[in-house]
Amino acid sequence: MPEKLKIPEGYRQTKQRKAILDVLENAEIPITAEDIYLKLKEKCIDISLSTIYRNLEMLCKEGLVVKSYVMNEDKARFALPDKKNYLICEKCGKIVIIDNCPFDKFKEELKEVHGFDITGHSVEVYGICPDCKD
Amino acid sequence: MPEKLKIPEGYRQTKQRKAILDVLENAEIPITAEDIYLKLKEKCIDISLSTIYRNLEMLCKEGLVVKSYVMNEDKARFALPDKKNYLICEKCGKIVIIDNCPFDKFKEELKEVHGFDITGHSVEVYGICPDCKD
DNA sequence: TTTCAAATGCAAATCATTTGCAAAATCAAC
DNA sequence: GTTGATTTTGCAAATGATTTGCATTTGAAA
Repeated sequence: MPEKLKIPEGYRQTKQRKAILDVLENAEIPITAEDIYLKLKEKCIDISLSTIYRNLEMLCKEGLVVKSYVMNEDKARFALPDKKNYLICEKCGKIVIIDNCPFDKFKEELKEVHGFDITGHSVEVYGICPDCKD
Repeated sequence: MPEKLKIPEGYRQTKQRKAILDVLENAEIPITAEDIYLKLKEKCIDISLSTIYRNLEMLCKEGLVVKSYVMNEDKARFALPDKKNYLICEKCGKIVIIDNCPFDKFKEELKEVHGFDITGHSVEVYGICPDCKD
């Protein structure tokens, strides 16, 4: 049950904004700004790339979206925070989300060792996926 | 005891290459291509940025170096693999390496759940460092 | 030392992302 | 609903990190 995301307090309710958030909600994995652009174009929603970037920046700042970079890719990907931990196949590039990231258990340990108050994390794991093993 | 890194088999022994590797070996944390450029300039070693990028690409491909991106920074950082897991302070940007990354323990679990042969991982943890808590 | 592929430096090209600015859209107040 | 102040958008131009073409230099094998 994906609880519909709300546009944060203080920002206007524009159709572009809602459309971007909608694409992110329906994305299985972290996607690029251009992915969003194309996905919206498919739905005949015309929007400029700069609007997408501006909204993504805002959403990241507000904590609704997480930005990440994938090995050997030179563009940023964006996802809702629950999809920030993932496996990537080194051969085909397939991305699989890690649910229940075991790393969560180590926040306390890190806090004790380094004195940081942990606010978030992201984990990227590389490997060879089942389909590419042959 | 930092075991001096060797330039991989099949590549020539150039002074630029050695200098880049040397800077990476002595870096405490992941650094940018420009950091390397400046660090070498200090030592009066003149080298072009494109040479640095070309060598970093090669070193990454050969697995001697790991590339990563830090939140809110638009340039890549490079480090030896033992410095790939780190804490970042959201306020001051300080980076602290995580030694003995607890994530290693979960490779087996991930393999079983997702069927991937895990070859590597990188962990980025955000938080507030002790100095910034006040 | 000769030889030739690999590596470098420079300048120009790329390409994702950002920015300036005028026009359009949102929303609270009338 | 209309108005007006403000935010947001779209477009085109700017930015800045990274890449690339090419002529020159260098490493190392013979």
